[in-house]
Formats: sequence, C-alpha cells, structure tokens
Amino acid sequence: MAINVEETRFQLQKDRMLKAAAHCFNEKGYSGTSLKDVADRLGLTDAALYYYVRNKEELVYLCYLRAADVGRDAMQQAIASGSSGLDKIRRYLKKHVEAMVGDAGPVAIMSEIPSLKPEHRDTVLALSRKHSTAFEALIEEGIEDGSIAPCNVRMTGNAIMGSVNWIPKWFHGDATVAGEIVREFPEILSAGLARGN
Amino acid sequence: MAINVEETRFQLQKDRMLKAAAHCFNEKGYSGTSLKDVADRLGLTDAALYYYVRNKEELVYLCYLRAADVGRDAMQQAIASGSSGLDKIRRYLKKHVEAMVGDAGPVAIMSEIPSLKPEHRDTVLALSRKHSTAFEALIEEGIEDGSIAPCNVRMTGNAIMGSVNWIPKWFHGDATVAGEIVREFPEILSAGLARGN
DNA sequence: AAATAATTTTAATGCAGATTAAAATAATGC
DNA sequence: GCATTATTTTAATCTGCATTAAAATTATTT
Repeated sequence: MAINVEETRFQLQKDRMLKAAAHCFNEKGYSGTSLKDVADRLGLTDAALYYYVRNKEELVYLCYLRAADVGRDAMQQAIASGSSGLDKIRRYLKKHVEAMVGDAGPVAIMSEIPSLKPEHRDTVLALSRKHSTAFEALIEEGIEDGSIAPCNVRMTGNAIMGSVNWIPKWFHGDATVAGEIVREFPEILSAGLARGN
Repeated sequence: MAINVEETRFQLQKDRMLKAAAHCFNEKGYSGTSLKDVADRLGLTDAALYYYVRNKEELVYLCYLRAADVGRDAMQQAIASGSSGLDKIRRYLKKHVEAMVGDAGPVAIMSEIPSLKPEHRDTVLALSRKHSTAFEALIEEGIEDGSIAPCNVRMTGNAIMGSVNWIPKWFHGDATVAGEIVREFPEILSAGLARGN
C-alpha cells in the first residue's frame, strides 16, 4: 500500500471545504457567509460541516492557517532559489501571487482575526508577524548586497504586503486577470525598490 | 445667526458615532463588533444608536460613505493643485494617507460591502469604481505628460490602492507611526512609477 | 452479505445580539 | 419656571444562524 499517495477522503473533503469557505468569506464577507452558504457550494448540508470542524470559528481559523501556509511556502522557495535580496523578493512575489490566484486559491483575506478565540488569534498573529519579519529581512538583505536602495524597511514591507493581501478583494477568479496579475504584480511591486545604478 | 458654523448636536454625535464604529470594525472585525461595543466607546447604551441610524447595516453603510468621502476629497484636492500626473498622484497619496491616519480617521476598511443591502452596496461600489477610475486617469495623464513610465494602468492602480486600503489593518492610532506613514508612503508607492530620465 | 465504521441528513434546540416600544431624563425655547 | 422637543435608557421581544443529537445513509471491512 502506498503511503498516502492518495490522501484520505476526509482530508480531501476538508480541503475542498476550506477553499469553499475562503471563497465565500472573500466574496460575501464573514458575517454575510452562513455555514449553509459554504455547504451549498459543496453540495452538502450545513450540519455536515461539523463533521470536519468544531465550529465556525475553527473554520475561519483553518482558512487563515491555509492562507499563512501559502505565504510561507512562497517565502521558503524564494529564499532557497534566489540570488540577491531583490531577486528573492521578486521570486517570492511571483510565487505568492501565483498561488493566490491559482489552484491553491482562493486564499482567505484575514479580515476577522479579532473574532478568533485568543489561542487561535495568537497563532495566526504569530505566523503573520513571522512572515512580515521574513519579508523585511529580504529587504534588508537587498540593501546590504546593494540590489535595493536604502529605505524605511518596515514601511516598505507594509506597503508591498498590503498590495498582495488586498488582491482577493478585487480578483474574483477570472483566468485572464489571473495571468495579468502574475505577470505584472511582481514587477510593479518591486519596481520602486531597485537601486538606480 | 451664523449659518451652521456650529454643527447641530445631532450631526456631531452622529459623526462621533461613525468614527467609533469605524474604529471597532477595523479593530474587532465586523461580526466581532456588537452595537454595544460601539455604544460603549461613546458612553452610550446600544439602543441609543438607533436614534441616529436605522440599523446596523446602515451604520456600516455610513462608515463606508465616509471612507469614500475621504478618498474623494484627497483626489479632488490633488487634481486641483498638482502639476504633472506623477505630481498629482503624490499629492493625492499624501492627502489621502494623511486623512486616514489623522483626525478624519479612523477610516473603515470596506470588508463587508457584500453584506450591505443591494441599494447601499451599489452606491458604495459605484463610488469605489469612480475613485479607481480617477486614480487610473492620473496614471494615464502621467504617462502622456512623460512623468510616469508606461505601465499596465489597471494593475498598477490596483497595486497602489491596495497598499493604501490595507493601512487600517496594521495602523492602530500610534502617532509616531502616523507620522512615518505620511512621510514614507507617498514616496514608496510612487517610487516605481517615475520615468527614469 | 453481515457487521462495522464513516459520512451526511433531519429535526430540534439555544442564544447572542439586533431591534422595538414605552418610559425617563436632559435640553431648549418662550 | 413651564411646555415642548431632543436624546437616552430600561426592559422586552424577536430572530437568524450556529450548534447538537439522533437517525439515516453510504462506504468499508471481514
């Protein structure tokens, strides 16, 4: 027997559920999304979701964990493969944005972190900070290796990450637009960084 | 009698209420904010809010109208006073960001547009599109007058506006940070636009 | 194919928080 | 100070969902 080449039915369904939930939350807002809305997208009944998740709060939490994963993966790959700080940032942006508008998506916008219960909130915030810190480290690396012009690292990081985080607000699955985002965003967002030589 | 030099008590209270609501929504999320939370910030009881507003949906709606106003004002002033396209964009960014982190704030993040009733939703979406269009027009103007390098106008607009819209997610009223934002953001966000001469 | 386990549904229940009506208090005009 | 109007509170109600428990169905195992 292969060691989970084929994920368990349970995990697969749970994944589908998280994507459906992320889609609903982004599209209809958190309060505007009932469990029935999510269930409908899956051809299930609302009560069925409780087989996969303890409650709505946990559903949101897992959506946010997934969103954090997507960012972390992109970051790791970029760090592993890039050369200069600027190059790593470009690769990271490409990977992250690709994931967000591609098959890993939809990625939930973290609009309701404060509604999470303390333990979950802390976990998500920690992941979130970790990611910001990693990104800022790339900027600093770029400044040191000369690929990036000196700048306010914290603010620059906030600016760029804001753009990325906001994408799900206006991207709604159109494949043409997805292509455009992947092509344009990394360049647009890193254009201001490069050191003018 | 002066013509409303002193706003009516009603209007003033209503304004305070909208700011309190925006604060809560940004801080605690929409679903995490009860009318009691908003009322508490005003030293009132939840029921008192109904003197100013028909229901919670209208409260959100008015917050979003205020947010749209802030953007529109900044845009109008920038268009009136700027020279080149790039200059207007810089002025607009400065004004808008200043307003967001200053006395006009807190400005509500429009996370729950889909929860608005159709009429309100349409109004807000229309204002939102209008603002995006105006911003894109500035980019085009800049490309034509040579102050901005040719680019994908739509995507560039989305990128920059995303950064701005996301600010309330991480800015929580710290005056020092407010100063930093006002000083840095316009420059950071427009750095990638300028035509390299 | 019977038995067991996994998944989903049906049918209630429960409750937080929005909403309302009437009463109480505070402000304003005369 | 009295009457009127504006604002807020108290005290219920109302309700949409989230949630739960038990039954029904579907899949798996032996």
